[in-house]
Amino acid sequence: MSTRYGSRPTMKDVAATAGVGLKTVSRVVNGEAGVTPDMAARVQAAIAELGFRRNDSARLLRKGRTASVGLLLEDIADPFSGQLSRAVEEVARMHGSLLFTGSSGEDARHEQELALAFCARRVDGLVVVPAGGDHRYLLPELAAGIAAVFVDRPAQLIDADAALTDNVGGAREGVAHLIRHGHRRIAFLGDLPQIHTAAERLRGYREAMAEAGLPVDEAWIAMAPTDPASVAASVDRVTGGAAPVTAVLSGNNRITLGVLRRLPALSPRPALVGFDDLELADLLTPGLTVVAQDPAALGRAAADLLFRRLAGDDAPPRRIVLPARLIPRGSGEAGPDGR
Amino acid sequence: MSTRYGSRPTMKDVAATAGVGLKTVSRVVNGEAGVTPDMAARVQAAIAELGFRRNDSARLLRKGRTASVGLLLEDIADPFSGQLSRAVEEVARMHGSLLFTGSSGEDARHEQELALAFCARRVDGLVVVPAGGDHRYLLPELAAGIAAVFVDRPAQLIDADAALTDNVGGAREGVAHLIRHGHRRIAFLGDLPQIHTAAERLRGYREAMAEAGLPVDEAWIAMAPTDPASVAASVDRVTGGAAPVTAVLSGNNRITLGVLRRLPALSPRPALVGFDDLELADLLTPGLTVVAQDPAALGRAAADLLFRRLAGDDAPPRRIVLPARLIPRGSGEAGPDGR
DNA sequence: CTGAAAGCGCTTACAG
DNA sequence: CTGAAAGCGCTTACAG
Repeated sequence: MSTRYGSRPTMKDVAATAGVGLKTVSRVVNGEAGVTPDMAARVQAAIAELGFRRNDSARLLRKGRTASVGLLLEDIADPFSGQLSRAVEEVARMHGSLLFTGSSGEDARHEQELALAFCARRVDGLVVVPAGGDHRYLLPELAAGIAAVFVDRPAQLIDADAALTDNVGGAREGVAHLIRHGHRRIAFLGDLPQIHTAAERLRGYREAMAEAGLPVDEAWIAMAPTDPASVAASVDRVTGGAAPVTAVLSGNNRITLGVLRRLPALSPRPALVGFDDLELADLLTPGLTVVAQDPAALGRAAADLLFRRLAGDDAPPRRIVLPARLIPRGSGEAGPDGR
Repeated sequence: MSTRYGSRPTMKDVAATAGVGLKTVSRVVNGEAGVTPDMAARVQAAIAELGFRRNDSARLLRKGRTASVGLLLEDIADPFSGQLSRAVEEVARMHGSLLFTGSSGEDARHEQELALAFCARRVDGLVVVPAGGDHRYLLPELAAGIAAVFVDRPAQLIDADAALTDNVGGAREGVAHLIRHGHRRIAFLGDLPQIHTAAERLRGYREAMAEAGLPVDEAWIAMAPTDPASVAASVDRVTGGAAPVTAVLSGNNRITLGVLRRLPALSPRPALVGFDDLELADLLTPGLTVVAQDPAALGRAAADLLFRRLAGDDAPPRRIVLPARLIPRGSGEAGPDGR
């Protein structure tokens, strides 16, 4: 039988069964022209009889490309990553590539291990949401021809393609929105400052305050881990003390969740604008006002650029910046008196 | 230089540079014993000079395994899939495997294309959230030694490993909960009936009603697509008409979203229990009562079983069933009078 | 139209 | 301890 457990028929087996040469089998399997109908039929019969399926790994080794792309995320379980992944996957599929995925867990060493493991498999390219602060480890791989596009955050210490959201502009718009609704004392709760997006959004916050001529009390700024307990502590700090804020810009979706869970304990309730949209944001009471990114558009832009590189585009590294969009839903339209 | 664009040094190059045999390079690269320190140093120097990185694709072709697993999801952008993926990824990492991922989009042909593409790459195993209704196409692959574990839904027409949630029990519990709170006319809004989980949850609904001696009006049951418009129409149908329901069990997270968006238009507002938990469920007003699955536990169970198979476990196909858990938060505790 | 030989980059099996 | 030869399953380049 052709079904010996753990072993598979090869083209050689098919050739022997059909009584033809190896190259003829290859021609039939790959649909190349120049095989007589009779020969082709004999090969097809042998393929069916043996249950042959071409080994694409062997094929691609010989061809010198792998028709695969490595996608390195912070955490595939995060909705942001999920939407981005799906978009990358669609583009990869259109180009006949499969996708390796992995989560760095915001750990630089882990990112490097995964990225180099993908490179060792000789992926054609990488799409990377970087966690680390030094990407020089990729230089030999890039020099050897592996394309890489960074997404959501730029690469550090190397010059590379990137698809980013306008984080500064988005944060500015969120803060300006709160100022327009009468707020003067506004907090920014961000992720750790070494995270590029967190630093950029803080910058947008400062710019918007400065533009409106408003002073910033450094006690209104908390750059901290995003676990619920840490966020709750930050919320308590900025809404307590001598100059309590009347409004909060939260720096990403996880921080927004922490703030939302802490809000019921507060009176008065500060106005809130969250960076990143959330699935149920419109169903909360009040609805959650957000500065929304478009993770799918980010993924598409990054993947499109990657495949353009793989097709031979060798222009200097490009930086694609997508806009963030303010979506008012209620929580960001309350005035400083709490209504 | 070693950085000619698009070409990489091989072990042969390293051997030539170091002035040693190919096998000695292989020994050093793989940390095998029996190389003199002097030889090892010369090889290391050549590796560093050339920027050599072993080609794992070539290595694995020779070794007869690929140290990779294919994960086939319905949609990686769905939070359920994301959590499941992360769990599978962690288990794969512990076993030194990389992960190919792909989304079938609930399309049987697409599922088959992706699964067979993974098999053509000779993945060691597959974890599959099946979309199709006939998995016999995988029989030759299974016979050839590719392991497969189905997750969330069982395989159809073949006998295979599976890790499932107790959908019947979960739905029964959700309906029994509503009955305990005084409801007699209860709707079930499910996904298309050919989807295994949808059919199972409907069965649980019927069992719970029968157990309580309550008649079921077939007009209370809607098995339909999960887009918002379709769900809104179903909601209107079961809450209107001659015998309007006072409570709803929604069959999955997407349907729950549709119901939640339609509820504000209804008076009185029916009680609601949703199958699948949602990120912000506790922050809604009222809180959303759910029958929660544990997608990470499903992924872990499936991946653990897969790697046990890859380690040689050839016991008959196993079916792992994980419990669903009722989490009361308010929406499912309102009585039939709407309070 | 057909196929034998060489090679993709490694590891295995085997001599020295 | 060291390495030349054969082979993993294909494709490429080249004769017939």
